[in-house]
Amino acid sequence: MVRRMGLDRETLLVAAAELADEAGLDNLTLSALAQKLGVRSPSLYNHVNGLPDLRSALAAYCIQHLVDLMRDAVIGKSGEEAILSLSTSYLTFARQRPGLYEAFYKIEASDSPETAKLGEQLLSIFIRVLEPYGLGEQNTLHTIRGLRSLLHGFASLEQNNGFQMKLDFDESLHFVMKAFLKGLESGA
Amino acid sequence: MVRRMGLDRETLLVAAAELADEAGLDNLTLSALAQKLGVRSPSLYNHVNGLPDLRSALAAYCIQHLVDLMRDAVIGKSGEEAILSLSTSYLTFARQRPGLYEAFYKIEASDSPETAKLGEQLLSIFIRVLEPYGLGEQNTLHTIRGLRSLLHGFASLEQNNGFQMKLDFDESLHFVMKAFLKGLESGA
DNA sequence: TTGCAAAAACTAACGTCATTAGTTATTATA
DNA sequence: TATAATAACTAATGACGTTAGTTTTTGCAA
Repeated sequence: MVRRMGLDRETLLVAAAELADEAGLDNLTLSALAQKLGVRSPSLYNHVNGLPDLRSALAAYCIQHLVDLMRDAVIGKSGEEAILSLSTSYLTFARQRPGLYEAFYKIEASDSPETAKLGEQLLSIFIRVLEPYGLGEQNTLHTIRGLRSLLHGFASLEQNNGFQMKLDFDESLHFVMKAFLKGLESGA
Repeated sequence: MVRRMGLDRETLLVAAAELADEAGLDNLTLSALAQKLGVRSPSLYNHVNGLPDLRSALAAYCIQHLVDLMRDAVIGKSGEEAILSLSTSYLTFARQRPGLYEAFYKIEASDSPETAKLGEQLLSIFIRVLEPYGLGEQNTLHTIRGLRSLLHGFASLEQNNGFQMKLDFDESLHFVMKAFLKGLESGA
């Protein structure tokens, strides 16, 4: 007697994200996922094309969350205030969903066009939030790389115990962001 | 007739680092390493305590390189010049030894005291190079977190194809570093 | 309502990997 | 030269991803 478990791609992804958050992306295995869902692991192949596909899907799932979150973070704000809000949102997300976030930044070059589209949406949020600084096209792009590096570096080091000193993370982030933004204002 | 392969921990690490650089840290397997060394994989256990130990040793090996490299980068320089030199060295290293660098930032909290000692050496380089800025203790530490985040974020995004636009990496790094340092100068 | 095709679960099997236990051959030392 | 330590080995186990082939359920059309 074999029961039908009504699985679909979405519930699979949600469960996978939970597992990744709990145990780290490296420990997200198809076995563990199948067990969590009350199913044998080959059954997962009905919804997902193996582990690489699952991780790629998780990355897209994560970007989707991030885009929504950051659009939300800058509503009704502009300039420095918007960027600071966006930054804390980013880091809060990375802390709350560490496994999901891990999937996000390990995107392969070969990833889906869907992911690319979401990436552009993310990019455009940065571009628009930087408009008040009047940096020009090139420097805006340099700046965006800087912001992304800063945010991702912070998240990554925080997750991997890279910061060993006892010093509040949020204070550090705030200090660093303020310095960077001040540097931008005082002209390149 | 079984030949004795004069292996030791050092040659093991060197070969492992090469493999990691070629194929990524995730694809550094004991099988592959054994094959590269002309040995069966259980033999590796005479020199290394399993895969976790190997990766941890690689991390230490990497920090060692980084400390040497960065000491070298700041010789005869100070202030902004020193920091910029240090930054480009850091990124050049991350590009040239991607697998090794990967091992470095995935250090576990449970890693060896040797690693911790090297980490402190790295920290002290940053502290001394920031002295001219007169930031005070707290802000110096915040700043170091910022620098490390920036550098690591840059390296990580570069490695993981996070930067998709066609724009020179080094120019971006230079622009961003200058902005951050200018922000520091103009007082927190 | 019945019959059939698609979908979603399953079992069985294979290859790869890390790891452990136990064995043999080589080296170094007493 | 004998013996102890060392470094290689073989054999075996268990976890995992993946494929192939099978069964069962479901939805839809006749």
